[in-house]
Amino acid sequence: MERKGENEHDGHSAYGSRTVREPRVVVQTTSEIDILDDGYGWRKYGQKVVKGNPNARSYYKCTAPGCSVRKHVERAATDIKSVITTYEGKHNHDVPAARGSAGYNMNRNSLNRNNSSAPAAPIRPAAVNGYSSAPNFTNSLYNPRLPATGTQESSSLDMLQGSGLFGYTSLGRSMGSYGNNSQLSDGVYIKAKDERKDDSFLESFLSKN
DNA sequence: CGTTTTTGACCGGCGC
DNA sequence: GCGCCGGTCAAAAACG
Repeated sequence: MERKGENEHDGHSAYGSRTVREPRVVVQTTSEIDILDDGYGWRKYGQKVVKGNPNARSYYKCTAPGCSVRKHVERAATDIKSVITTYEGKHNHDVPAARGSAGYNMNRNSLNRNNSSAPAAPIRPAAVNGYSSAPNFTNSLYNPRLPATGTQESSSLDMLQGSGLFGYTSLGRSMGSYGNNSQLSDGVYIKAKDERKDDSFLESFLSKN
C-alpha cells in the first residue's frame, strides 16, 4: 500500500554527507516477548530470516496514517533472550494509546540531523512491567520457540524493573557475535532491561482487565 | 466486516 | 553475468 519507488534508503554508512535520514534507534531488551508495546500500533509487513541467525527478523510498520515509522524486531542468535528492536523514522502523530504518559512530544524534525548524542528517541517502553495501568497491550501471544538449549528461564525473573531504567549507552557494538552489522551507524543504543513472564503478564491483563 | 497476520515472490544492490 | 542477501510488497487467510 503506501508508495514505493522513491523510498530509497540504503545509504548504509555513507557519512560523507551529513544528510542523516531517519533516526535509527536500537533498543535491546531482554524479554521473552518479541513484541514490545511502545504505545503505538504496529502492523507486521514481513518476516525474513537473515543469515547467521536461526531466528527470523520481523518487520513492523506504524499503523498510524501518514506515519511511516518502521520497526524491526530480531532476536540475538547467541542470546535468545535478547530482543533487539530497531526503530526507524519518526512518528507524525501522538501516541494513540498510553494516555497520561503522553506528555512527550519528540515530533520535531528540524535541525538536528546528527545523532551522536542527544537522542531524540521516540521510544518509550510502555510495556514496562511493574505498573500496568494503561490497557494498551495489543501484543498477540507469541511463542518463542526456544531451541531447548538446556538453559531455560528457570523461573520468572523480577529483578530490574520499574524505575526509569533507561540509560543511553553509546555502545559501539556489544554483541559482536556474528559480523552482521559492520557498524552501527549513527544510532542511539538504548539498553532496556526488563523481563517478565508473559503468562502472568497476559493473565493479569486478561483476567483483571 | 475490517483489520491484521502470514507466506511467497519480487526487487535492488553487492560481491565474485 | 549470476548468485547471494536483505527488504518490501502482495494476496489470502485468520481473527476480533
